[in-house]
Amino acid sequence: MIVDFQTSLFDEAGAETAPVVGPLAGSLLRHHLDRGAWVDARPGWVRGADELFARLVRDVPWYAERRQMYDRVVDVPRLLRFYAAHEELPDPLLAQARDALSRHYAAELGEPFTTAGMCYYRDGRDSVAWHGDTIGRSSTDDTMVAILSLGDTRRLSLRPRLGGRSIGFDLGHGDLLVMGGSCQRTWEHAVLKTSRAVGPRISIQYRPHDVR
DNA sequence: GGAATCCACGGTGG
DNA sequence: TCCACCGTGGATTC
Repeated sequence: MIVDFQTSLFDEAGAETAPVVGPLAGSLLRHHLDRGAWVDARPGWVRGADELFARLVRDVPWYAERRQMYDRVVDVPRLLRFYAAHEELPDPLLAQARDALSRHYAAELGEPFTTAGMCYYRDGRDSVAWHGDTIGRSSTDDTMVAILSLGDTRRLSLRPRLGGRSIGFDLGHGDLLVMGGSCQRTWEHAVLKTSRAVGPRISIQYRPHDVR
């Protein structure tokens, strides 16, 4: 089997601590949901990312948004940072991961991943409500979102838009999850609040378009 | 009985 | 003009 293993960012002397993306071909587990949606899971795709995670927490210029919700203004329950196609990502590994994903999904996606949206979930009170990432309201085009998860494990829940049982993927340190097919149109996803004690987690969402 | 799920609320922006 | 979007908290269900 030919794998698209990427070269380490470090030389052999630093190999133990260098973050590294593993192969994709042959290691992705595809879950076929109904209505033409699918999810690829690749636990442990990135290894050796402890220091990278700490650096992202510290150095990314996180943005705390506030939103008017009915009769009050609330904090968006997570920190954000959006990298447009032309912006340099805060670590070479994140660009390496994006490019590896673009190559692997080139045939299905038809275009490369270009943007990276990052979310920082500080603890179990941070969350994102049910939503789908549709491109334009009237569009029937399907898109793809690749999520790289770093830090503490959080559950990504998915449920059919028209109702039905939800399913969950526990995303841990270095795990990759890709949503494709009709997933953004016919399903929605969320990271729900939890009363469990959970530490910080960063998710990096790669998309082919400037959708936040 | 604790946790998961449901639901109503309305200003905003595409 | 129109309508999907989204976070909270209380109610309801599991």
